[in-house]
Amino acid sequence: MARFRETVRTLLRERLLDAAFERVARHGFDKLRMAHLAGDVGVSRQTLYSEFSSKEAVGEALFRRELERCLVGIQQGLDAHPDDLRAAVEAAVGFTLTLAGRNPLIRAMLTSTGEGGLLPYLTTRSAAAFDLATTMAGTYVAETWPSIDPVARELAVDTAVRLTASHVVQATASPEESARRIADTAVRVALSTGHERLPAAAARA
Amino acid sequence: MARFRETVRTLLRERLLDAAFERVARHGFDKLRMAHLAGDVGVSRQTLYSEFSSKEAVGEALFRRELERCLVGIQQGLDAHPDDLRAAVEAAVGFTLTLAGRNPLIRAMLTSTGEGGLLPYLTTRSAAAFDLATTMAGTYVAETWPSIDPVARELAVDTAVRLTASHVVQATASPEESARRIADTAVRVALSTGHERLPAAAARA
DNA sequence: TATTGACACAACTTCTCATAGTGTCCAATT
DNA sequence: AATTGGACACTATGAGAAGTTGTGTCAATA
Repeated sequence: MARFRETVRTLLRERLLDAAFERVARHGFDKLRMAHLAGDVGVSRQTLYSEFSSKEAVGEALFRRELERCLVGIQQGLDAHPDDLRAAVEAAVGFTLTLAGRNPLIRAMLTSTGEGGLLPYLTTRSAAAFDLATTMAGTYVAETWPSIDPVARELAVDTAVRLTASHVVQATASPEESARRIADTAVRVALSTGHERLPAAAARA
Repeated sequence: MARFRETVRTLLRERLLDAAFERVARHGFDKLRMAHLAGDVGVSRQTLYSEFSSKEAVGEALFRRELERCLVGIQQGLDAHPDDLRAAVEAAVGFTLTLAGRNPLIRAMLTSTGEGGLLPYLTTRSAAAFDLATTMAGTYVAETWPSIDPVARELAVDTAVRLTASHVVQATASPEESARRIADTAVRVALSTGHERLPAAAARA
């Protein structure tokens, strides 16, 4: 029965983070009140403080959880098409873009703009998140499609991640269409040798 | 002699914009004072107002001029290597990244963050600038390397522009190294057919 | 025709004060 | 043993008033 307490604790954590997510998504991190958060879950303010040592700790945990969810979603998108690189990338990117369209936290992660003081320490973290996503995707692709040239693969992953972030900031089409284009681009990079023959240039005017 | 007045006018404009650039680059647009600006050039505040109808007009002209300069630099970068697509892209991107590293206006254009209220109406404009750069580069490449497949070309230009902006925001290497990578990526996309053979996937774990 | 000085008005500081929120401790409770 | 509610010091945060500074326009001037 030693596990029981632990289970209750993590359950409480989740419930608290759920409530925090709602409030932060709706009104922003700076409008979040510890008293309200405790009230949402039906627990005293001090119980909340025994779980999260400070408001900043709540923000940190929230950020971390959301990032993990995002990565899981990407992972699933890739997993859904183990035999089709293009479809896999398209699914992963599409998931991310759709998520970013609604989820203000993910949006903030990718854009790294403090956006109304959502999370002050976010700018630093977003670079790490960026890195993590790139590394994860890179590892996955390396394992699933080992025949792809390492240089091209690394370049393709970096390209896909950066283009995705770019489309979050400046969307020129729907998430689906953007995902299609990004997947197309990534595949072209991944399957290139880097030694393609350059066509002759046109005569100068 | 009808041209004389006009010449003086445009000269005054340039001098005013030079002074404005200095001040904006140093202290930001919101710290810019019309009185100081007039004083820098040694002209009365009203003469300044007869040239630029408002402070916003100064910002607009400043933005426009800087954008034109940037596009000219890119153009020259491309022109410098009429027979080598990779080198051309590398030069143009390298120029942009280096410029963005120092020039706060260009930086603001690409990142589209209001950054300390530099230019309030910039967010809207940056999308236009983005478009303009893409269109310009696209037209140039289409004329200089007509043998490149239109679909691949369009995708490559879009990729190069977006990646450049991405590297302005999140640089992972020096401008030169970033330019090299972006050029490599763009060339791979440009010279791909989109029908490359997919390698077999690895067996699932 | 450009400059100067004066002007109304708007925007931005700088206070002040009042309120509300954070983080901590402890006695009471279950 | 953990949770609670109350009480606490301290700090943000916001509203509001007063004073300052800057914008944009006008008429008088040289």
